[in-house]
Amino acid sequence: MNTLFKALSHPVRRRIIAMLRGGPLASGDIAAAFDMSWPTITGHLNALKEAGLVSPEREGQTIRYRLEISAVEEAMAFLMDIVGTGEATEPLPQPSKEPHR
Amino acid sequence: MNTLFKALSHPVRRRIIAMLRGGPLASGDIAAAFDMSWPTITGHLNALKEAGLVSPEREGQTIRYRLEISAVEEAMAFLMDIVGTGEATEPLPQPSKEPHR
DNA sequence: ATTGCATTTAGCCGTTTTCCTAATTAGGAA
DNA sequence: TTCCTAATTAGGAAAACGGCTAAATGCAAT
Repeated sequence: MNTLFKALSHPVRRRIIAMLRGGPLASGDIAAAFDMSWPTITGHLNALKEAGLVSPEREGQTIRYRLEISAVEEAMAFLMDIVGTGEATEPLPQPSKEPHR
Repeated sequence: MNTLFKALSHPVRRRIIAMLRGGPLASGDIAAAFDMSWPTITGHLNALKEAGLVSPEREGQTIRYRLEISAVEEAMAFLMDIVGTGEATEPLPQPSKEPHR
């Protein structure tokens, strides 16, 4: 949870996540979309991987990164829990976790 | 958006948010719930205020902080957009890319 | 005005983040 | 093997973060 929200707290990493919604992308393709050095992007990809938000897949000489929706859902569950009890003055109800497909 | 996710990225700040679900609390009551100095908690409250997640209300000599649900919803909207379970609030790249294998 | 309480601000310090360039690993082709 | 491309790792500088103590501020009552 800690690394998850930390990973989401950087604009470049959020933009990478948005890029990956359409499917896995190679590290180089991601780096090319930004005005920063490739090693810097590698660092951001490592942060996302650490958070479980992406997973790398080697494919010959390229490495493609895939978005892991379940990690996004995990962050969303935390926020939904807060919103769901936002007006209540009682102890929070149990987080009714949505079973993901 | 930037400060929002950054505010959510610290465990103490998330715990403060959780505390405020039951209603506004005084700065001192919040500080008393943690094993850290009061000024440190003030710093976290400032980060949350900067992110729009809480708003302070002076009441005599005490200052109570209220959770701002709308900011939580804003963060949730971003995540929902990614998982595809919600309507997009901004034009984001469509998942039209064919995965190559 | 002075005291007392609640809270924030100021200043300091060690750690972490975020970027860079240079060097290195890994795989495929000649 | 050697060469080229893809990507990461290593090392370092500047800035931001997170904690502390001490000092200042705001408000209410004496």
